[in-house]
Amino acid sequence: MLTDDLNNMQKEAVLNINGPLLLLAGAGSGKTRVITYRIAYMVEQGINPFNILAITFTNKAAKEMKERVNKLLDDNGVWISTFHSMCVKILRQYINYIDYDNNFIIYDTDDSEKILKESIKELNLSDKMFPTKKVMSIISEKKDKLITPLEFEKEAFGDNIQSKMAEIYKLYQSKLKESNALDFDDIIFKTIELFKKNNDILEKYQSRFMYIMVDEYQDTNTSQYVLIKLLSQKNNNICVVGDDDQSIYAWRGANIMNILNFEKDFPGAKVIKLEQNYRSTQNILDVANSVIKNNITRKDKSLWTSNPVGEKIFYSKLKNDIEEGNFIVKKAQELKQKNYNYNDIAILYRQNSMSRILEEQLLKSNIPYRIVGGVKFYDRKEIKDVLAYLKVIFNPKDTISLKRIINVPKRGIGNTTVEKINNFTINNKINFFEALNNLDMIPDLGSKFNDLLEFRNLILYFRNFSEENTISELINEVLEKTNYLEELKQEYSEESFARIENIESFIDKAISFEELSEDKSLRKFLEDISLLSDIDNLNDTDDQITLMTMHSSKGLEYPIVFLPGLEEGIFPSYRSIVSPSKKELEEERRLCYVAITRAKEYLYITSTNSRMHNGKIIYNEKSRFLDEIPKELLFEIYKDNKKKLDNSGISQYSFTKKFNDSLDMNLDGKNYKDNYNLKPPTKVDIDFKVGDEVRQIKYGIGTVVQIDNAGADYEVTVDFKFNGRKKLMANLSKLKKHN
DNA sequence: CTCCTTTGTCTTTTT
DNA sequence: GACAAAGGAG
Repeated sequence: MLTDDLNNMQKEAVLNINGPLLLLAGAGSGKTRVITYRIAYMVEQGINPFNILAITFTNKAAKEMKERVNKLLDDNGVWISTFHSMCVKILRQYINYIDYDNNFIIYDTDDSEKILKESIKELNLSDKMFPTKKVMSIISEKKDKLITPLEFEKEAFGDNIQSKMAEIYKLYQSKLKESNALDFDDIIFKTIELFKKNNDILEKYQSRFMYIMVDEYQDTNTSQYVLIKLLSQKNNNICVVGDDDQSIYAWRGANIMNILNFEKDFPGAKVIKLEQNYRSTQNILDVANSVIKNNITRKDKSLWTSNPVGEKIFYSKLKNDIEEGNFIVKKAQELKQKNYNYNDIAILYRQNSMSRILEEQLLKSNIPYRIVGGVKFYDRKEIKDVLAYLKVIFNPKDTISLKRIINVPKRGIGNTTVEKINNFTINNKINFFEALNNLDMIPDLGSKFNDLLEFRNLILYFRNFSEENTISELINEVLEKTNYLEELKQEYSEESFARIENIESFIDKAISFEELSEDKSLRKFLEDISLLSDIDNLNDTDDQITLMTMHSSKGLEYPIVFLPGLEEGIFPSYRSIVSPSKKELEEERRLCYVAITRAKEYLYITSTNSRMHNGKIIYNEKSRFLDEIPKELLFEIYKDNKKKLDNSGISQYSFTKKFNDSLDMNLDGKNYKDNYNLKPPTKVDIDFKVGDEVRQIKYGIGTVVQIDNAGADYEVTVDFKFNGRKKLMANLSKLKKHN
């Protein structure tokens, strides 16, 4: 029997397939299992898999769910995808019904911000009064609420600033359309518009999707809610799965009311709570519960487990962020000795910038690690450049990408020339590429005429080339004909080598796309990339420690979890503390709950006395979340295992804080010892001498001229091949011997 | 037009 | 501290 390995509540959730159902699934309560079993049960009941839709939030989650469903049902046609890829699929087929071109491209945040900036400039508005990011979030908010530029205009009537805002929105939207592009919000917005204006298309999908399931419902925004409501109207078999305690994307428009009001929105809804946790030890769960119960806005529930009590939660207060990194490294090594793999370990931090120091410590100790997020692969300059070429080749209307590459690599077409063409396009209401096709009509181009003509012909050549060749061949051709790769090679710096490597792995990705994808078109390739997130690429085959933000960790689990930086101002963040509304702090607390519940067996929490933050040293008190954890669940670890700081409020720590930090400058380490048993900074090792060749990340390769003592470090004078003579600190600037 | 210096910004980011 | 954008000199 299919339901044999389910508990009673899970069973009920699986068997209730008709009518609206709200499944409140706590962390680690086996919700993915319930969803997949539920799908299998439907099919068992004779429902055609073709009539089932399951929506997830990440491609990774979709992929995993597909795999698990495939294990239960072979050869099924269940539609499992993210909101965005589902909508893109629909729009590719029907967007011409609302007067768009079916070959649209998708603009990422970066592209969108650029055309927004242009719009603000074009309307002669000051970017002080209308900062791009701020305006962007307002437009995004409007789109989420399904408000068109015209509606916004009406709504804003009489209010000067709002009217201007509406004007910007209008221009931004028309620029998107001219570029034949959709931004992320449009993907949902336009699908709804399509459905509302074309009832027959809506009905087609309503009839197809007789059974709908939505995962991570607490993170849906208003437009996604409307979409779901539209699609489920006819058959009313809608099941949403979520956990209000894990709602951590309100700042991005996620509407927690979607889940809190589900029973009102879908009358007759049944509610099932999954409260048994199969993931974590009792202690970890107790800690999570003790924190989250301080939130006021939440549905009442309490997770329990029949798992063993487990170890206490380890807590350690360290002197600074470097010591914190050291501590984690040491514990990780200990755990590795105890037959754990590095794979079992995750370090979850509040903000990406915290990864740097951790990385340095791991690197120093030769512990393998991988970082999720941070500077994303597809956000790297060189990748964006190559991608911009591909985008223009596919869609010459893509003016943003066109402007990006028109002078990359440098071909003497600077801002002045671009502005001239720009004015021409505005005056003649044509797009940028059309202007390039009519160069002889543009005044004052002078000697740039030929450069522009050459550039246009290059793009046309690539367009032809792309019709006969594969994507990887096209990329190679672009790199070759533009001299892009050659220039990087000439630069001969560590940085340029890294860029070349990235480009090579981009080509690898293109090749594997050619091998794996059914649809091998450039269009599909570009689409896949724009809908991809970092977490989707997370592979866990190598034995490495995983580093990521707490946000990215949602939905994942690790036997061992480290949570560094549990400090006021870091976590909870400074902004959430000073915010007059309690909402932000509650979201931070939910984030804390998410982070804690990632751990299965061991949880290590650390805070520090001081850390480097935005370029200066800051001093933080330990996080209020730590105070919310009952003392008996915590096991405090001290550096020397002898001196115990007393646990009552004022620690010896804050007392000696000022004194010790003033010693930071003192290279004589003895003074630390009493309280922290820290080692004095040891003299750094250098493996080169005068006359050797060395490498430096920014300046490249050079010859050592002179080495001077400078405290724990050395001041090294280097003659760089391409950058002349520089004086550098060996350790600080990461000088390395070049072989 | 390009290169170099100064100035400003810096939560989180499933798509 | 790291990076991008803006401003200024050649």
